[in-house]
Amino acid sequence: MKRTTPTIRDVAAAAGVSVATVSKYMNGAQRFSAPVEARLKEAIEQLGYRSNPLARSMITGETRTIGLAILDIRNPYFTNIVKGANRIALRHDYTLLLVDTEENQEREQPLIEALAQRVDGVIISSRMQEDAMEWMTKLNKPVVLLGRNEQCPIPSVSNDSYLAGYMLARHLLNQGHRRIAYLGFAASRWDAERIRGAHTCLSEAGLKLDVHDAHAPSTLAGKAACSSVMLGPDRPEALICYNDLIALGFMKEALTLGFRLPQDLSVTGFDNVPYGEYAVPALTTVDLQSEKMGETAMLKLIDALAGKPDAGHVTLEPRLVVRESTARREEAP
Amino acid sequence: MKRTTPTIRDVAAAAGVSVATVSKYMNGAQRFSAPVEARLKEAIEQLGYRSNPLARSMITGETRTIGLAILDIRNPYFTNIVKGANRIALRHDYTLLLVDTEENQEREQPLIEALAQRVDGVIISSRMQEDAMEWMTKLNKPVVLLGRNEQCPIPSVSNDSYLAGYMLARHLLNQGHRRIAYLGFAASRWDAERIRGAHTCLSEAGLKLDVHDAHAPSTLAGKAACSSVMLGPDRPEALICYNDLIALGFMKEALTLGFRLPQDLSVTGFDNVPYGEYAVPALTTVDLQSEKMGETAMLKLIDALAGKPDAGHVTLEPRLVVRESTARREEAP
DNA sequence: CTGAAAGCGCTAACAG
DNA sequence: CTGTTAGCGCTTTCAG
Repeated sequence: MKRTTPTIRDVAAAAGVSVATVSKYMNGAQRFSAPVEARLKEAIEQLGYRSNPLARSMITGETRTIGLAILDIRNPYFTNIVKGANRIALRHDYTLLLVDTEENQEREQPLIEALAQRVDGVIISSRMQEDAMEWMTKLNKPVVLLGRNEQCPIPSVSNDSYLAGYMLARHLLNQGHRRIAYLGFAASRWDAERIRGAHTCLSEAGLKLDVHDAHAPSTLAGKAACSSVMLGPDRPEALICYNDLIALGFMKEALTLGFRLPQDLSVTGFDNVPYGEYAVPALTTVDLQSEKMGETAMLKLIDALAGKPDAGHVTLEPRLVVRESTARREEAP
Repeated sequence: MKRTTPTIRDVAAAAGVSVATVSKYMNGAQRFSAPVEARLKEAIEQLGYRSNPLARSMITGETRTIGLAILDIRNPYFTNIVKGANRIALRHDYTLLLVDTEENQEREQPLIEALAQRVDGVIISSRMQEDAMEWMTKLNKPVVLLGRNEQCPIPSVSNDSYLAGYMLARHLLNQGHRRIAYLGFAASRWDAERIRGAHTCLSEAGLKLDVHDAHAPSTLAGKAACSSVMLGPDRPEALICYNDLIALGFMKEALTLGFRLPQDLSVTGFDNVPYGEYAVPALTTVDLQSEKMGETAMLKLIDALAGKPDAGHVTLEPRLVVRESTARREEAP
């Protein structure tokens, strides 16, 4: 009994043909005479032969694997990206090599460089500064960046954070709110744009935006930031949070502190995570289409691998999702 | 200018040594004379040489990649498993090849078989029947199964679903509830055990368990199942849902239907997903330690790859997490 | 249509 | 310490 898995040579011997023939058969590269085909099929079946993808990759130079580097799989924003990317990948017979860098700045670059060596292309989500991403162009593999980079000419797909911020501010304004605050996450590459969008909108109405910072893009950070925002001076009537997780944590804590939502405070987030809908009050947010971002990024990469000309940057449209966490400002008693 | 990436031979030539020397240097396999080491370092730096992991893998037979097959990355239970597995993998210099089978029974086996060929070992989560999993033993790669299989001798890690179900029923009983129902997901391999646990507990108290079924392990399915459970005959005083997602969807809908929670109904789930805490009322659940399952599975696999003897099956302890969605039964008016 | 031969980039004995 | 020599399992010209 053979201990080792059968190789192409075993099949060739068993079928009485050359290895080249077996190779061509496995790849459906051409047609065969009936007897040869029959023997081939028989031998392969008999031996339980499966071609070794590694050996194949070494020659063809393609692994049919796409590297996907994200910051935290537990953040629904990234979860959706993975979902979308996986779906498209599967459909095109690619597999995902996933790396969750756990928001660890140091490990990010070496991890991705190693990743790039084992795949046909990479999709990267990063918190690096724009000017610190030049190394990505030296990966010698097609790269698609999640989030636009104005400085490097790396193909990318992003959502319009500026517009999203603007929309949220506009919505709050429409509801009659005047004292609007922003609870951000400064380490994010999108934080500034979201602020700019909201700020611009408020400026047009002659109002200012009061900016606070959470220290992580998480429910815990939102919870932690609540008291200083709500119990300090200038308590806002409405709050735009950097993302839904922060908003959810913040709301929970605000309720605990005795505030009524949305009567005492309207709250919004970004991302439209699946659970915002199940919070009470259900969270108003802006859908950044993260799943579609994953799909789009994967599609772009696959196109690039197929030699199609680069489509440059793709920007997805944000979509406001109004639920119960924002409400018309109550009249003064 | 070279178009092609430098190979070990280029380095050997540039440093005036043999390829074997370069290979040993790259793998830190031994010490070198100062001049050789200097030339090596210089040449590698100069050429920007990086060893090709594919070629290496083909010879050593190890890819330092672990395949992870899950059913739906969007389900927090699986998200946590990926998180845990990724953490341990990174720590041991392994990378995850992820496949989200999207609850697609047909694709599952072929997908995993293809996956197994490209990795050193696989961690599998499946909805297959126990007796339909024999093919996994023929993968010729170490396998760790998520969820125990009594029939096949596949190493596995799981949580004690029976005990978890029992705990929940006990908790509800303690709160004075008598009419307790279960809203399950029959396609799951754990559904029956959870029912058995709850059923056993209730039987001891001379009570019966009213079993309903949701059609997916999702919030939507929970929402959909709500009216038939709540507006039909024998409305329960307490409900144990197959998982937190179903519970969350159910609660939201119950609220919409005008029920008060937890006064009119106590609700529980399984998994302790991150958002149960932020729902109102916050969800009582049982923590199945999914992240630890991912870690443990990965650790087992790495041990197996290191040739350590198989530790067999590992069962993690469930932990009851009581929050506001369950409350003492109100006295009859 | 089929086969022989030449490697892909690297490692693994075994010599020196 | 360093080099020589075989390949790993497969694809790919290029003849027949």
